[in-house]
Amino acid sequence: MPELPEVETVCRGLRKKLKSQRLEKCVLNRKNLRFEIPQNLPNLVKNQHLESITRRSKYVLLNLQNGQTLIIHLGMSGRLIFTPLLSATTKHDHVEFHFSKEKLVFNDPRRFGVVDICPTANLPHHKLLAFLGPEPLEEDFSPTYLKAKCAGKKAAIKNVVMDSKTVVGVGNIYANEALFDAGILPTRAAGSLKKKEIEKLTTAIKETLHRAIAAGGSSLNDYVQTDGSLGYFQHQFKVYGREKAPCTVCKAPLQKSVIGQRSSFFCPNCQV
DNA sequence: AGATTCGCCTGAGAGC
DNA sequence: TGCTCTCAGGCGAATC
Repeated sequence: MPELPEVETVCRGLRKKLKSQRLEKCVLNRKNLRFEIPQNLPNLVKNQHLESITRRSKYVLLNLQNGQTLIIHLGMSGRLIFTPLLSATTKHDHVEFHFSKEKLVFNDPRRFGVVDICPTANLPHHKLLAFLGPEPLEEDFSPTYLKAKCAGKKAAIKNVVMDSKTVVGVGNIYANEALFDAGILPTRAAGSLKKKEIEKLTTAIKETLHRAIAAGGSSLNDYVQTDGSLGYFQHQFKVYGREKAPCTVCKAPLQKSVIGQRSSFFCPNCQV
């Protein structure tokens, strides 16, 4: 399940491979994913050089020479994989981007992903990008900012941190891990967090994401890098998926509960 | 308006 | 073996 570190890893893989390459053509093998894929997309991208590859939240942005930007979201199970131009289409290969030496295939069994196109100048107004909060690894995601966002909120801090209007890119896995590192129970009302706790949480989110990016992301079920290799941050999980296993700090059995319909893992001893 | 729930999807794994 | 059931979850939309 791609979260920010996985998407960042994918972007880095794309940059390495696609530096100043030309997108020769795009093939749509189906007309919709989570949303409908614009039918004129292949025409808009044909024979365009890639100016740059950027990321906003979990969206991969391929900026083209002609002022258009391809928007790709991996959803739950999406993959972007390089394969030889002549290799056969496999199940769930929904969109193919053909370059001179190989093709980049968007494969997504659950089809929660997105492929869209938008004039680069209009990106800030795109419906999927317009209302996003700050990037977690940027300066504007600060304790001061998070404190203001949490003020007066009764919702669980875990839900607030996973809300893309608060901060983008923090999914279930990294929310669990960051809350553990910060020593805060996921169920705590956001507005009840003290200044010190907000500071710890802000730091924990940034550090967790940095460590995960350094490990190439986490490979659970679906995620792989663009060359098919696995991320390995999942071996560093302290709480996620470790129900009843001993806490890495105090050895107490970790607990699992459902918060906002998401599995949440925590240490009842270390987190308050 | 803030908080919560729903719905889109398929594959993996459990249980029978 | 093969069926059915449950679960996983990003995130916009709908509802409370």
